[in-house]
Amino acid sequence: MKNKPNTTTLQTLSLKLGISVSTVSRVLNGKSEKYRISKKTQEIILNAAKELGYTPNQVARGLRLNKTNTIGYIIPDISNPFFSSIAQSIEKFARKLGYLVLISDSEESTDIESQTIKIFQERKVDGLIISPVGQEIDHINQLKANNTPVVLIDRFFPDSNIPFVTSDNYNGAFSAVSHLIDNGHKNIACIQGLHDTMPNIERVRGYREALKANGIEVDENIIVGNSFGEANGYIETKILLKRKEIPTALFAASNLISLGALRALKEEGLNVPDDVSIVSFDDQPYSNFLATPMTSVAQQSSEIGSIATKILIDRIESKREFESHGIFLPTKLIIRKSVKNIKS
Amino acid sequence: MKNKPNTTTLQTLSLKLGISVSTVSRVLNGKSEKYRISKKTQEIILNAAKELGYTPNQVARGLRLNKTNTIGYIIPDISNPFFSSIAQSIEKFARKLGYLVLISDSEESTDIESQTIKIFQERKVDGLIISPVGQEIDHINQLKANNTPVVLIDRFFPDSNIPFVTSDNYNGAFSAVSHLIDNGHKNIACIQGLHDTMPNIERVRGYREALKANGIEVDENIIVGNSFGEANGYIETKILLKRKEIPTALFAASNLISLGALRALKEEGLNVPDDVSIVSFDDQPYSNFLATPMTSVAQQSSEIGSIATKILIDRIESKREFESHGIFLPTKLIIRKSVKNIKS
DNA sequence: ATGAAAGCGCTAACAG
DNA sequence: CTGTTAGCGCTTTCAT
Repeated sequence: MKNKPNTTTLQTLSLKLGISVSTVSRVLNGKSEKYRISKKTQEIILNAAKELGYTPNQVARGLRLNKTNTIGYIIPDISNPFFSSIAQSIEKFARKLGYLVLISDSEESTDIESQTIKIFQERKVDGLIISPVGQEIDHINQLKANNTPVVLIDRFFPDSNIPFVTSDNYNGAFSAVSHLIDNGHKNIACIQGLHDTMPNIERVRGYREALKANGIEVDENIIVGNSFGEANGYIETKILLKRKEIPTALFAASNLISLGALRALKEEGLNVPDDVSIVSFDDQPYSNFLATPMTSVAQQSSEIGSIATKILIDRIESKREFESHGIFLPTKLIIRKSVKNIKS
Repeated sequence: MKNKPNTTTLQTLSLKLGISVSTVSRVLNGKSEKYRISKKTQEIILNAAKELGYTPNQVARGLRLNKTNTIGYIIPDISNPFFSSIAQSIEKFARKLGYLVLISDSEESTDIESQTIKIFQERKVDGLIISPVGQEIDHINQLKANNTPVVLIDRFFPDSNIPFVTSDNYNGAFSAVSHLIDNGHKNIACIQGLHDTMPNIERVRGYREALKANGIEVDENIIVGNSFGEANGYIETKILLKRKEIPTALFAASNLISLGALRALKEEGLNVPDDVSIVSFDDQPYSNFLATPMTSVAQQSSEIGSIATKILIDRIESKREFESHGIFLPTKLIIRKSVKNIKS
């Protein structure tokens, strides 16, 4: 037999105390001042509420106020530490501001992403943070039409006016590749992430520009890959190593890519940095403890998360429209041991 | 000027079509059969719904049905890859079964955990998965009273009857330490996690029993530490290395602890495994690419997440009570290069 | 085969 | 200072 769960409502209190529901509501919502409820009544209500273990029903409240104090976060891969630390900061920050976060992993699928947006709307989330798969935008634009505030993280759409928070991927890549060049490298391969996503486009652009700035010709044959995942890093490295002239250095567009590259290198019995140098995007707690501590481009993931949350909630509460199009956070090149100086 | 968001409700449709709200509701919920709604009416309603972009308001539905199709997951540290991969599998599995998940990071604080439980109850979640901080249970038991289904993950309470899913920590530790002993180690330090949490208790017990089983005396002075975090691993290793007789091997109770240990070892100029051997709990994607590939105890994190979710949702839908107290999933020792054979 | 009406728990406009 | 009332959008019993 199921025992009835605690189901003390405003009614229960009202009936029990012979005080109207509205008064009870007002007191329990801290509006005693505003309505000048007598101290006595306040006390009675507060006591009874505590005694009966009154728990406000936020679902009812949400329906009435058309405000759920919930935001949704759609994330392409929770288990990727870059994203999980963003998720952490979003949740923490949102909670501080009185919001809960519904999370959903899109598994890098636009379909799931689109589906989830719909579901989140049915749930009446007050706003949405999305780290989009990144190649389609229609389903996201449709939120605009629906007047649901959205903020994008990491991947964004330069031609739309949806606000976003991301890293300065261009300069991050530029400094990484420059570092390689400064150490005498010329034959530098680029293992890129998902094509047509802004972070990837910007990272590759940074790569190209760094080469050009140093008078090195860009060789399209060694700009390879099409995913931020580990497998991509592995496969492309395997193939790169079969070239007549093996690149002396690798620029990896993500932490997972460099892990895959490491796996391939190891299999082929090649050493970092003696045989091949690497610089990778995304710094991780383990980066310093790898076989060769990895020189990497650190992103400010926590800050990205909290800034996005702040912008979103400001819009929800219409404290202000976020006027600028997007925010780029600086990255930082952390130099370790994975780059060998091969200047003759 | 805010444009009115899409606010097509059942009423809207009812009014527009001159069909009662109830009929519209029935059709839109796939109950046409049951109520024998005419094909014609069905079509009219379905078309209008599509045309006007009707979106069911799940908040209203939740209020009416007293069922939100939402579960909560309270997690001590989203950014810890062990937990983030659990979170991923929970969310994925829940979504498949038609549930959304509210996530909240307790930051290893019982206060926040307790607070969050309350908040989740106000939000009328249908059930709760908790990876508890682990040293207090009262606030969790109180859910029982409230008849909210709960499943615990990782840390659990042996004296309560709250169901849980966790790893076979005892055997995991036992096999890890046995491996060390098989390689000639006798002076094996144990850097443990948070005291009084079951995973820690079981891991330390496995450590002790492995020693005993091999006739090695347990030295309480080298069972140290009190947190699963990186700092704990670092600090305790630093101290251990100041002993007259430095342990020849370390058993680290978590991935973060071993990362901290690695940092200390590196600072002291010690090599793994030549100077000190290590076995660590928790296998990670990077474990194989560390300076010395880490021999580690792998947990089935995805399975833990999905099993817990299954149990929870079964209880929510009262398909069956989960009779047994808890589930222990086997671990697997992955042997790499961090243990040196020092048999003379 | 369809409709009317009640009610989930809450807030707020209005009334006094 | 407090109460009455309406209604958020939905489902479901009861009628017909």
